[in-house]
Amino acid sequence: MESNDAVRRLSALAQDSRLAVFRLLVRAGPEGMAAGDIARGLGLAPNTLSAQLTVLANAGLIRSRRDGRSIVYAADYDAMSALLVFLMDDCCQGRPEVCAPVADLTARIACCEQPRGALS
Amino acid sequence: MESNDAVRRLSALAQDSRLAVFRLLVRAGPEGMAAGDIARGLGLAPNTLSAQLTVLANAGLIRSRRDGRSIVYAADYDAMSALLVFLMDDCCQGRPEVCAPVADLTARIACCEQPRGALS
DNA sequence: CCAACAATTCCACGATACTGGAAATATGGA
DNA sequence: TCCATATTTCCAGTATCGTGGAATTGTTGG
Repeated sequence: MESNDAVRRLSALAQDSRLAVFRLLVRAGPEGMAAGDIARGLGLAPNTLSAQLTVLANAGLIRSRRDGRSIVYAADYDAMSALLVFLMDDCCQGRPEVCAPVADLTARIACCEQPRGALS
Repeated sequence: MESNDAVRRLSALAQDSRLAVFRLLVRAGPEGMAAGDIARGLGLAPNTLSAQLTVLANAGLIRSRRDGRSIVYAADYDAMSALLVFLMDDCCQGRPEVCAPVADLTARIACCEQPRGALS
């Protein structure tokens, strides 16, 4: 991943409404949400939301597909992962203790792995 | 972590020079680097860099301490971890396959864990 | 074809951010 | 104390961004 792309993605997320949109889509999962539902859910004007969605899409953080009259947006998990790695790459060259806080929390992100859980 | 803080941190990182500074400090480790060395390393004017460092510090992403005539800056790994978790929280409620790309890459971030490595 | 609905594009205003010159503050050494 | 070094603060000019009203495109159903 290039630095320019990282800045574009970070800029896209560095705004109240867009961050809320992205986190909503992260929670919504791969099926995504229609633009109208996002607007209603977050209380945003349709045209304003449209501009924000364009920014997120240009950054590669979300994808869109048409479904009837609606356009459905979904988070791009691969793009987000690439950004996270870019940010923390080489965070500790040979010294495990440095990245410990990051490593600990990645376990929380990987919520569904449940390595010790008995679920499913 | 609050949404306002997340936006502040993302905004701080959403700029060429500041992103370069932060990544440089991530690589520099907990000992950090003097402001002058950062400026020379990245080819930035001292006053411009100072403004950028202030933004990163206000966002909580870096910390500073005085060492003689220099002021030494270091990345705050805990703050960064909190941001990463905030971004991807609840990324997959009960469906492990959704977060797989993220979970895979967290292994790359946790570079020093080397669970299968024989080093040290 | 026409009307209703969903979303986007166009446009302009107000606010915010990045940059660099010049001056100011703080530290260390003679 | 005086000077050089290291960094910050002040200030203003330029550029960019977020927002919302109005008009436009695309889709569905009668």
